[in-house]
Amino acid sequence: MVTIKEVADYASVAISTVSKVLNNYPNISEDTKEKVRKAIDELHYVPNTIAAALSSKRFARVALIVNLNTQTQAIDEITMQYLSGAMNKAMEKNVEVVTIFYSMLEGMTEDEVIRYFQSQSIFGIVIYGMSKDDKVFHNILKREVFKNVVVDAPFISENTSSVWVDNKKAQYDVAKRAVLDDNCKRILYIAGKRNGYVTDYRLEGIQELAEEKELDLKIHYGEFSELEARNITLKYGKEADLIVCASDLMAIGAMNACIDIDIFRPVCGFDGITLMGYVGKQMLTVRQDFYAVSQAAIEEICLLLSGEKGRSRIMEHKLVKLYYKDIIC
Amino acid sequence: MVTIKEVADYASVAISTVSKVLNNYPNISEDTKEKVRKAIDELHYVPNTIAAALSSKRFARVALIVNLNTQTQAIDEITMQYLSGAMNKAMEKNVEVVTIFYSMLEGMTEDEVIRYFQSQSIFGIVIYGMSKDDKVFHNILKREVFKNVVVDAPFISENTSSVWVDNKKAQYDVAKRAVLDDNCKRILYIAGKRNGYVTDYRLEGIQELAEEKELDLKIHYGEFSELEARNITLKYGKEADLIVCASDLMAIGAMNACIDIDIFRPVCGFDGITLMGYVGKQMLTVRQDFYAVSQAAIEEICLLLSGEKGRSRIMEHKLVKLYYKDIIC
DNA sequence: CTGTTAGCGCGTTCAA
DNA sequence: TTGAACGCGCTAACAG
Repeated sequence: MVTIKEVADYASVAISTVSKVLNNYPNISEDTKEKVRKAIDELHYVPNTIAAALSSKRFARVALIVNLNTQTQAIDEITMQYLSGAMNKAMEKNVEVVTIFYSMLEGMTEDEVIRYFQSQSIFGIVIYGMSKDDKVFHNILKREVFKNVVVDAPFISENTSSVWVDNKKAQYDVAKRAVLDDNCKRILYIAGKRNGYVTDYRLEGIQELAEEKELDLKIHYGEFSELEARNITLKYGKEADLIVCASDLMAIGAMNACIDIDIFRPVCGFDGITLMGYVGKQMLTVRQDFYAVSQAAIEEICLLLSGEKGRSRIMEHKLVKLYYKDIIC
Repeated sequence: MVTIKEVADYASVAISTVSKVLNNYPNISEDTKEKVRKAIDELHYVPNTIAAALSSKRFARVALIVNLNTQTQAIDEITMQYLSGAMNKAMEKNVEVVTIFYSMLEGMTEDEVIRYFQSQSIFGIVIYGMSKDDKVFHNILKREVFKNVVVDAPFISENTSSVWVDNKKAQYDVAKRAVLDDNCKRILYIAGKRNGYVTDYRLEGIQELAEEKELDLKIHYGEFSELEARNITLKYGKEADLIVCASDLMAIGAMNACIDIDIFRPVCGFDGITLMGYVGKQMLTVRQDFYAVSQAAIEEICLLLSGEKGRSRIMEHKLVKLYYKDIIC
């Protein structure tokens, strides 16, 4: 491994001079710049980021804390969008990110997690899909040891900002369109997990709509499970004109239940995952741009890390109708 | 940030002493060990891995080079399994991994990629799903600058070892069972991408079977595309008794084509992705344990990095029948 | 504009 | 068994 010293010797300048051209300092003559560049080139010199980081003391890595769901890969698609959006932006911003699955932290106490992160020089964390009963990360946020960005969860403070899709409005919008399209009155709403923040927001959305349109609204928690949604639909589907689900996966479950008991009900989903295109039926849903959300999250964390104040933001959503033909063409 | 020096002062010992208890050196009295541990604890000292790495010069990171397919999330599931398997094992082995998408390297020359990796202190790389015409990584392998592990590609050398599923045998096995189950004679085989290594192996598998059982085998390249497979099936499906596809996604395309032209043909796939469970039909396929494959890949790279010789290995596969009910129950 | 010097936080000899 | 001292590769004052 060729070091900065060898480059300096080769170009017969001082080490610091090499460092300066490396880091684009002003006040270097074109002549010496050229000499140094030539030396770097000929020696195939590659700066050692480790040493640079240690020396400059401004070395911050950002942990991306994501979920891996082995049950269904519907979630994988979302996670991958999150990851690639974040990494893309991180490269642009020149910060280093490390991917961490919740499962890797399982069983660790709050202190252990903090130490683990610190030992890795992690100063910023982006938390995707935090649940209400995640004590560990709640406390980590509270202790303000890191700069934090939470995606789709309501935390804002000096060191924490939030990036989220307006789930309430999105749920309101998609359900409204479904209600109007088919002139429905009796709605079966299959909510998500009780411990999820987005669940509450989406619930608020549907409730606002119900009030506004004077709908007959029945609510059941489907826990984001396809099977659960299926069972709920089997039980209560008949008495509804429309089934609104808080996730696409549950919408699939609801649809299939309708088929099984031989009733037809419009169903609408939430997320806009590609899987929907494979079910072979048509469904109204909300598409979120997870990639863009994640990019925004990285921008936020960069702001925070650079000492500026975060400015939490709300991302766009849009309504889409998915069906088979949309996907394979 | 509390440093080793503060710990040393607090415990009134020398810095080197602290370092020694940290790294479990012998020849330290229990007394001082205890003193130091107490200091570490009370000061909440966290060793700085950056500095440790720089100092000890034995710092190796491993790059996981994966694909992100925005077209279909079928691939996402596989990639996530790869990633989590690798990270899990990496944590156990105490090596640091960084995730890199091919798309992040797009447009970079071979030298640029090498420099980029080197600047990141990446000394080992694990390549998932390399294609035959990926000049950049072919040359990187050839130049032996890193320690390498390739998954499902045929490269073995001093610094490179390979971890793979026996694709030939797997394709042979699954097709054989399908052929026997329905006593088929005329096979339509929809192969993968021409530039993929696994494509060739799978092709060999089906060809061996055809020879052995004296089957009438027609081969077409579906490029791992659902639409392509669909079109091939529309054209040639009628003259076959059985359709064997080199991926589950293509199998879905083939199935749907059969329905469209109102013929019934058994179809068999490859990979065993969860998506299959959502198609609502039954299909024979091959399940690979991507998680285990990736764990093995990390073990290999650790061997290589520690200077030992790699021992490339072949992973198990198994035949499965997927359908809707398997998934939601 | 360039070079000298002093660290960054830690591992590792080598004396004591 | 312990500690002083040096160096890892680099950045950043400061002096010249």
